[in-house]
Amino acid sequence: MTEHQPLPALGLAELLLLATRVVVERVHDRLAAEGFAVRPAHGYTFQLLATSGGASGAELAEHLGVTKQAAAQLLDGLHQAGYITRRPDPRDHRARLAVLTERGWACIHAATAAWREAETAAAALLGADRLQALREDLHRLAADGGALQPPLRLRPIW
Amino acid sequence: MTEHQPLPALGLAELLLLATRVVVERVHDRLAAEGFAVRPAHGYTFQLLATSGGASGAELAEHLGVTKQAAAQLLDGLHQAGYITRRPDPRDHRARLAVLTERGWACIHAATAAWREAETAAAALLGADRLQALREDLHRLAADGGALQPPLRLRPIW
DNA sequence: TCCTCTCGGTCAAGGTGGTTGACTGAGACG
DNA sequence: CGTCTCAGTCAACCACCTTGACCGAGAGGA
Repeated sequence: MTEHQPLPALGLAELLLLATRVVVERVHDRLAAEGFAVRPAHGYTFQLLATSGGASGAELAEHLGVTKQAAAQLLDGLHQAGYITRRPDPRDHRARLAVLTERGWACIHAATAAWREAETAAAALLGADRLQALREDLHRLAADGGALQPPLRLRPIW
Repeated sequence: MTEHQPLPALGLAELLLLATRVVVERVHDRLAAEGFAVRPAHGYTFQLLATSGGASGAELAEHLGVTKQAAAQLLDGLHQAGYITRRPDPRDHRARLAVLTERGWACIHAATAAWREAETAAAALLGADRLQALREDLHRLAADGGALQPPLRLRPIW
């Protein structure tokens, strides 16, 4: 029989995982309660569409770091849910430009509010200065791992 | 190097996501480099097996919060990779007890080392006191969301 | 001891969300 | 205006999980 040791209870990684889940779940539940059923990839897609004013499937694939097929599937879902429309791309007539609808923007606004609310809750829990320090530390951890480089891909965590 | 950049509106959730990915990826890559190809669910399984001295498929399913079938599949993979053996359970002769092999323990030791190394890196980056504060804050965030209740399930983030 | 019925394990089928590979044809561009 | 790039799509496949149905060893009470 080999040694029988209880492993270190909560490492930094576990704490990060759990805290992340709590915060993200809060936002997700809030949105779901308002009728916006979204997944993480949707958020990254919205972000691209909101800042660029529209994107083709290939651009989204590049942005997310997934295949064109996966991106197309994602856009199909968003289209079906009424968050985007597709129209010819004036820049490249081969492409079909995905553009946010009113409902898409409404979802973004709701998400922004939910986000802000989550931060408010965190500030209430930790205190404003402590939250600021937390943000800085997380930022430095992320930057140290090169996760803040422009592409800012959505990729599975593991 | 530590310039204040106001442009990327990174919310708390994004920062948590990115920082988590960086830390977890570090550990994952380290283990992979040593020949231990593991997934997150494996870690939670190892944790159960190490602290309990062995577990049945049903127990693992309960621990992970997944179906018996998913747990059985997971154990099949671990068995095939040589991390566990299966033997009759003295407590319940219907069950097949999963027990860590030498290689299983080796993986745990490697993971523990990688984990510690990641924490050391974080301490070097942030400073020991700052890291401690970070851990406390994450702990409070997680506890506030009820994520620290005994079951401590592995579940998809969304 | 015996009987019942729980429950551990497993088969089958299905769903989600990704992948690789191959292809088409509009249209970008020299 | 001819060529050849590339956005989009079809098909097949995979990883990982689910629900549903089931079997039968054996746990556990009478």
